[in-house]
Amino acid sequence: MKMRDVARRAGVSPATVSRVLNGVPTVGEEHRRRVLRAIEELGYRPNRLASNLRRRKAETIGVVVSDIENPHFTQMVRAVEDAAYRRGYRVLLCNTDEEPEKQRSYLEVLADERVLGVILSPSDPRGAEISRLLDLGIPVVAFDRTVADPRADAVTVDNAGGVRLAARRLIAAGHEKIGFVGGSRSIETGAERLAGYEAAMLEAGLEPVSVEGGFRIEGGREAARRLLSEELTALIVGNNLMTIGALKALRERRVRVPNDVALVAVDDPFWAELVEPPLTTLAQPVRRMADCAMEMMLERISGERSEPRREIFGFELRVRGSCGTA
Amino acid sequence: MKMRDVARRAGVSPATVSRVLNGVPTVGEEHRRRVLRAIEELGYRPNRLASNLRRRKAETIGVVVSDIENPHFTQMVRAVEDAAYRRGYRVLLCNTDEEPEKQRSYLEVLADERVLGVILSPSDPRGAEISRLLDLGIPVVAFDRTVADPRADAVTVDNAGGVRLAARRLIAAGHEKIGFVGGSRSIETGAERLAGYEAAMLEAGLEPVSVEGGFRIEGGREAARRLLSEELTALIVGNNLMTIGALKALRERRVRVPNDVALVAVDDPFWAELVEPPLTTLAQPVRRMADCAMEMMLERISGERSEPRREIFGFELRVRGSCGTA
DNA sequence: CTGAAAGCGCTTACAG
DNA sequence: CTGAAAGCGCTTACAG
Repeated sequence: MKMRDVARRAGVSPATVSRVLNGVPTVGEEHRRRVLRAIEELGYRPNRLASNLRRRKAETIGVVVSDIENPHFTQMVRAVEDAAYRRGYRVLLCNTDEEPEKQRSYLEVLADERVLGVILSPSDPRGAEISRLLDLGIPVVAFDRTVADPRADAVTVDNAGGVRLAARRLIAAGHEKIGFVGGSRSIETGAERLAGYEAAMLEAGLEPVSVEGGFRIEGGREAARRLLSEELTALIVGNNLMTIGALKALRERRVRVPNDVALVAVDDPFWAELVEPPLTTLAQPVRRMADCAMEMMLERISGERSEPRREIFGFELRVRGSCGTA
Repeated sequence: MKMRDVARRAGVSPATVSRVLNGVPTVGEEHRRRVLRAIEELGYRPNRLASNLRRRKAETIGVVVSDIENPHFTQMVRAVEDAAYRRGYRVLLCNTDEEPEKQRSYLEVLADERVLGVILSPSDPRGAEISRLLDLGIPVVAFDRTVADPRADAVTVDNAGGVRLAARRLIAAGHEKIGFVGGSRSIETGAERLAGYEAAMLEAGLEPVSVEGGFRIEGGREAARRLLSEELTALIVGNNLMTIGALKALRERRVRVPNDVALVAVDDPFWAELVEPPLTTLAQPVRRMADCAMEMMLERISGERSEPRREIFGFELRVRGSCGTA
């Protein structure tokens, strides 16, 4: 069943049916009623594939993250889905596993699908496909990490400032040997968090000691192991996955937290309160950030803004047991 | 740029370009080469919206879960995305929050979008839209919970058997007062897990004591609180979210695990090993289940199977510290 | 306010 | 093996 069937039943043209369906205001009241009744009676649903082709776009939003199983991104995706649902948009989920090739491939897919916009936590911030999307008029909102193309919007956190804050707190509590389990230096958030740590150490006249953990569980474990041979009294871990690894390393060495080593973790996953002792964390306002990203995208879609917008959110230090100064 | 531009450049008809793109084998070698070169030179990408309309379907798979933030579903979605990506399909993410109305709405969207198939963890197993999808020839694979329409495939776990196993283990260890924090009785998995618990208790001549926690964190907390006034020596919790709640309840009452109360949890989220003591869990083989669901769907899409298929997986009891018999 | 007509960019049955 | 033509089911500029 298609529009012409509805039109026939309502005694109008398909064009009028289309207008009613799309809320075009110029339709006469009587016609509108007849059309709505015919739709009702026939149980008609418009064919989205046809309207997509005709309009040259799909009512869909692409979300590209490196790892949906990282609670940080799960939360973000959740918030985006929520906002999209409310507006009647669909969400296309794209997982890149931090592989530039997958990012490339997915961004091409999103361009091919003529999505309304893309929220992208880039694995490869200079991928040419980002510019291709923007060329096509598809708005891109960078999330967590910025992208090279200046036309993209961006929602980030003050990584350096946050970690600096955490380090200062430990320093103020008297710690001098503070280690840092960093992400990949080649990833923006990794570099910035490291920089924040180093800045705090240097300004206090202390020597920074950091090891790269690649933002993953196993990497965090190995990095923590290596740092533990340095006789540290405190440890800052650069994201929630590496924190899982670090906790494992601390346990296998029978290191007590916070007595032997005080701990502060970046990210505030739901399990931070479940472990013993509960973790002191640097929490990102993920929900607010995701809502902001969606808002930016909607501003672009509606055409009410054409200049790039960048928002930088602050971390919140949530002091719990693991840092020993609760 | 469209197909006719490629055709012109290659000196063939658009039909031939289409055939090359779709791997129709009857194209002459020379023509195929010319077409591929033209595509390359022009950087042509076919318009998916057009081919979707023409073929009356989108190369997309719908995944409908009640809560993407529940690690159980996150894992499932991840596995589905992975399999879909390998085959060049997209994934449309649908979150129902356990609301029948959202399920209804999303299933209509998926029908409108003419997806290739749907993997559905139903909030409302008898929703009429499930049958509508099947009427349209869109395969539906029920995940975790079955649906009313017998034409759907299903991948489930032996909920009753798993929980029974867990209960027996506690009974064998000498426990007599064992409580159960159940999900919603109205949800299939909730009812089955409860039944498994009750069966084990009754066959041992013990009295079952259960409270419903609605599968959510807060519900689990309150259910556990109520059960703790019953002088139990052991507790089984019906899913990972309620386990978070139960752990909180145990802590606020200063109950020691496993000395005061032994604990077994259904689901094996990644944080089960991080808490103190590590949790004894009933692990579902989520990844294998998701792969199986995808396989079922692909069998339907390719048309190699038309009879419904149901697979029931077994739980695995992972004994760690929390049950006191490690 | 409304309809007839063109067209979005592919795919495919048909004829050769 | 290949092309011309029809058609997927909408939307919208145009004319009235």
